[in-house]
Amino acid sequence: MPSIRDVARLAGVSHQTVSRVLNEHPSIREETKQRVLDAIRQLDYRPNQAARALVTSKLNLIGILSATVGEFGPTASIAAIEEAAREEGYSVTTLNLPDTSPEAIGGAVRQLLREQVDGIVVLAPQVRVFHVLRGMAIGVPFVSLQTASGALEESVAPDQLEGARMATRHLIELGHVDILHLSGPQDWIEADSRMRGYLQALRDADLPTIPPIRGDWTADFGHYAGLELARRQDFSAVFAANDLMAIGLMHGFRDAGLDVPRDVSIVGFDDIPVAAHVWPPLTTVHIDFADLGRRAIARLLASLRGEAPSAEEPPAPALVVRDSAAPRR
Amino acid sequence: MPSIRDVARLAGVSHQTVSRVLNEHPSIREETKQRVLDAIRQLDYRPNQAARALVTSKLNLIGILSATVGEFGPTASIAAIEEAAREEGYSVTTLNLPDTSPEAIGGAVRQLLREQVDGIVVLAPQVRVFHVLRGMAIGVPFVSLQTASGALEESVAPDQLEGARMATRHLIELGHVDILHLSGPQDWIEADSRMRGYLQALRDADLPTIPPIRGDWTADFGHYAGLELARRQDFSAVFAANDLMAIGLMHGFRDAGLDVPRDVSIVGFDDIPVAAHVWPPLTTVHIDFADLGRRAIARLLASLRGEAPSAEEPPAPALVVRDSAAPRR
DNA sequence: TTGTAAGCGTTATCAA
DNA sequence: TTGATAACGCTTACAA
Repeated sequence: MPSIRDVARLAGVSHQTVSRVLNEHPSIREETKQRVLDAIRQLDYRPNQAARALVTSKLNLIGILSATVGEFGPTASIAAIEEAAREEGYSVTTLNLPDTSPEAIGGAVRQLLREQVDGIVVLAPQVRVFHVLRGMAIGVPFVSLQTASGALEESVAPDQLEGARMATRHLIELGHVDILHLSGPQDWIEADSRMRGYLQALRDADLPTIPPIRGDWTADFGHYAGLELARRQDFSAVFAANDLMAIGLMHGFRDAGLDVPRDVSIVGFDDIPVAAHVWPPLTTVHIDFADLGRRAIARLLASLRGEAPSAEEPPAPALVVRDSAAPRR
Repeated sequence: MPSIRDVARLAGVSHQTVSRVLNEHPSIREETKQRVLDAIRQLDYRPNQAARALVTSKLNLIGILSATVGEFGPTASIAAIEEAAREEGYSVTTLNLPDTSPEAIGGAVRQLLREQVDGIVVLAPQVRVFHVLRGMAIGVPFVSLQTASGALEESVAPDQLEGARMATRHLIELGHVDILHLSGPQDWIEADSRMRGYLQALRDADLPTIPPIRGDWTADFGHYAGLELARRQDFSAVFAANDLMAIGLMHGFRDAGLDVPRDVSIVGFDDIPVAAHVWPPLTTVHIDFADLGRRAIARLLASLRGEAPSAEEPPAPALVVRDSAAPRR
């Protein structure tokens, strides 16, 4: 591995001059610069990041702390985060939390810190993760893709509550009165917002609220719930907290001999890529996960540079009307 | 940020002794060790990775080079890779290729090298990526999750060809004779293996082979293909190269008034989480993507340590029979 | 515009 | 079992 001194020797200058070329220092003679550049190319020299990081105490590294289980949304956001960060000259390291115990979270943050990250993006939608995070003196800026109630300052969450209201209102406008909610697991921020949106919409319409069913985000659970729910016929519509559960739910209803949307209307949330193609095509709420990721990076880099975060609005959710919800008969 | 010298001062030893404790050097008095450990805890000292990397010229960093578009399979593998690598004390940096031009690939590898990765895991299933990789003197070990024909030595690919044969054979055993293949895009290794498996199964059964249709992995394309195919009624079964296209295909057929599996049988590939819940439940080929990722890391670390790679078999694909394929009427 | 010297925080080497 | 000293490859200051 050639070092900066090898380049200097070949170009006939001091290693300091090479450093200046590398860092685009203004005062350097064009000809010298070219000589150095040539030498760099000739030796296939690459600056040693470790040495650079040692002296500047900056690695230009962003850590992603994720506690999601490989679902579509977070994955799409992570890809966007990674791309946006690299565009700005940062590299990215990802750390998936195997579980969300306080110890695991603390350990993960410490690990990221040990790796000298300059900032952290958190995709850890469990409320308890936020408690732990808030209790830690992290020492580097961080941004979250979710908002806990009474939130941390830095987050770029979309308005999930509003999305859930839109979904529920859609069912109300179709004439449904007895609307169930299949929610996400306790302790999940998203599950909570979506449930609150549902409850709000019902209250606004002076409709009875029925205690939500706690699911676990999986299609398997949706299927199970569909089978169970088919027995009680006290509802005509369900708002599922995500598409996977909605699809499982349709499966369960189908197995029980119920037709969607003739007998039951369903609305999902997320707009995953298959949503438009399942039978019946799923009415759902679209979230722009990639955009979310990009905003997170913009926000993080702003605070890394000491700029004020732009007061941009988070991306708005949008209702996508397909065929799984129909007027009440 | 406390340094090793601060710890040394507090513990009343030399910084070298602290270093020994850190690196679990055998000859150190237990009592001294405890004093140092206490000091470390007291100061919340964390070793500076950059300094360590500078002197050892090892960062314990693994790079993931990915050129996939956020599909289920690669994503699951990446999560597993990340976890396995961290367990072994390596951190992980991910780099998504925006496009697969030779320049982009070369740039990405150089970028990873500049970040001082000790090894690279490649999830870049396009044939051309392999050409570029092979032409580069990379200088660090790397492992691929795909096998190009006439392959690179290091890969942990599952036997996709065999999976495709199983899928096709299943249709043949159901009595189908005119079996179509909806393949993945040209230049994709997976697309190629799956297509070859399909062709082989047909040949083995002395059945006519029909030129495959080139898709792009998306459900949208599957939908379009279903609409088009519905016009020509010269087949009774389709083997789709992935589940997303299979689901889109079912949608297209449905729109055209064809019933699956009554009029057409369909088999997919991947076994994505919704496969069991769509209508009709999708017969498909299951691949253990997480296992694949873990093997990739095992392999990479073995060559990093100079060990011989274990001659383990790649994970075997498994046919999952559900309802989208039925006996030919 | 260029060069020289010092130091970043760690590990490796040698000596005690 | 411990300590002193010299790197590692770079950037920052200061001097020429």
